[in-house]
Amino acid sequence: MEMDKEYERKCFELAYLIFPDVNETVDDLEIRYPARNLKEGAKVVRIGPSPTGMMHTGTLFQAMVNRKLASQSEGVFYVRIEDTDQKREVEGAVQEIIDGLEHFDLMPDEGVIGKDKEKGDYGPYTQSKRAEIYRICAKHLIEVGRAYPCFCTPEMLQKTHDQQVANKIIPGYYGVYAKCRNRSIDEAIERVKAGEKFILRFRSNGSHLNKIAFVDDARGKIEMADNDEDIVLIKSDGLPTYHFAHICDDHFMHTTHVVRAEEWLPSVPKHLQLFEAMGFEAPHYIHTPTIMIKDGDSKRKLSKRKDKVAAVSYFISAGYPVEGLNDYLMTILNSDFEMWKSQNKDKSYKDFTFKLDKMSSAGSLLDIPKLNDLSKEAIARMNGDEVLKCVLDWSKEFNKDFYNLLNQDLKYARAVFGLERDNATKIRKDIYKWEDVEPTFRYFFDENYKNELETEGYIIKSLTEEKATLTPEIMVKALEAYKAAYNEADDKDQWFARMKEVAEGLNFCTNMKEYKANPDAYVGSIADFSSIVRMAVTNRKNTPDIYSIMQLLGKDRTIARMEDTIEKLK
RNA sequence: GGCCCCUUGGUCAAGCGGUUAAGACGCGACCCUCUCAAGGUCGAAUCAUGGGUUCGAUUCCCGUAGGGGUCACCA
Repeated sequence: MEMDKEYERKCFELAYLIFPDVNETVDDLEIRYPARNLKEGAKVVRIGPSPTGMMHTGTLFQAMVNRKLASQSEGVFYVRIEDTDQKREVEGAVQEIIDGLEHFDLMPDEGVIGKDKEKGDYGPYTQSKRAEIYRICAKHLIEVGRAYPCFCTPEMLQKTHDQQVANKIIPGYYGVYAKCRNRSIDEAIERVKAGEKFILRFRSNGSHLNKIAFVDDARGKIEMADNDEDIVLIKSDGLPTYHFAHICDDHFMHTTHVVRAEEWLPSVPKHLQLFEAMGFEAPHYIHTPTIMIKDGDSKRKLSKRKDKVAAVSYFISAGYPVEGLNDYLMTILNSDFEMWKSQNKDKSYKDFTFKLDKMSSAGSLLDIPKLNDLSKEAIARMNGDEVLKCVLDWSKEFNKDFYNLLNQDLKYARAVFGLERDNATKIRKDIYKWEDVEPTFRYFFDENYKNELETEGYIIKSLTEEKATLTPEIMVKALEAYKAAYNEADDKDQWFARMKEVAEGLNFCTNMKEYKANPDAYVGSIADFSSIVRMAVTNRKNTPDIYSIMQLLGKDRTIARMEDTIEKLK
């Protein structure tokens, strides 16, 4: 008993020796960060990205889960920047993350909301600015005998590790291999006093032989061997490791549900021990599946280096519509979302109730064709105004020339994007990302169109190869005859009747069934005739309805394009 | 290698002891049609494997295999 008292006193001495300038206590922190005043069942969640490079697609995925959980429960979603590895920090990374969240409409309620910008009462929300908090907690752990200074050098650690591996012993700093754990507290005090360098380690009380069980809210009960490693709490740079920061931050920020990637699953026993040692209640855990990519015939985790789709910036610069990408994230998060969506076509993913127990726990492949399809549908739901706005927003950043071109005549641009969209019975679904807009609508913009003709040539010349009867002479005749007959005032039916009339005069068959039955009797079909006109006016094989295009282009330009093509065919 | 997670068509997946094993993307065919996109109809394609339990296993249990993750003073 007397010894215990003495040991306790020495722990306090050691704690004071290591943190002489730490005056506050854990209790002080409890007062500074009181429980949140939220309604029953409200979830407090967070993402903790590290500013070590470009924003990862997985972060967006996590953000979606967080955003949904918080919004659905009237809780709080916040962003905490986990920058305790200062060596790997990359300039501008924080801003990119916030911009990415903002772009995809997944902004947090609290936390870091920009470079050096924070919001909320539980900050600071950047770990490097929370050093004092970790020191207070670390000091507490030394006082209660659950942390100790470790004087081992990286070289010594490496040597021990190698020996363990060579002898087929489970590697790690634990039990008898935890040299500094087994030093007397007197020795520790002496060496600290002597100014030796050290780091702080946790004194684990677990045994590898014991199984512990915990519940993952998405996966259910999970059993694992308990942790027996004396993990590092505070590194030599004075900052905490992820593990320790997680305990301190999520406690004082009152996180109720920790949503993180499944790669953290194996460290849950460590975290549970740490929470217990600190006397804190552990949060709920939800480990999300990893987004994978197909590589040959196996699949693997998205790689920052190899996969352009690993970066959120890819989806932004390609111009995937926000709603399309979010719908995609939602479908891989909750499999019943698609079914719900098909029954609630005009509702947003925001109206969908996300359920943790419906979340699949197997890593799913990033399926670009599926993303494309959902994006196509998302764009199809927009009207011309919305499309114009999105195209302007995108091109302003990624295609400045096109942006300027559009701005020369916004009314015209608006009409172009309204084509087969506004008041249409069948909405055109041929674009799924904004970067495709300029190439597919290029023929509406003279400057770009001329440039295309010069660099890529006249596609109509290839028509003869496809159908020998469609000689340049025939095409010239067709265009000349049609040019003469063209009347801009025609409505659509009149327009097509006139097309047929001209075509018939040149021995094109205007009845497709009849033509198919007897193709040799004609020069071509009305489809061929239409192709000639289409190619002359747009330099495209496939376009929306040519009548509408001609109307938008106007008579002068339509005729001029036909004349230009005639010249080139001669 | 230890430990953990995962396993239904090419992909995402429904299923939760008895089903003709949904649906979506993609693919193919046909229809519609001035082309394309869209739309419509149809089609090909799945329970990793071996043992149990059971009257009956895709479903429950055990093993095996495969895939993934993790074993840092990185997160």
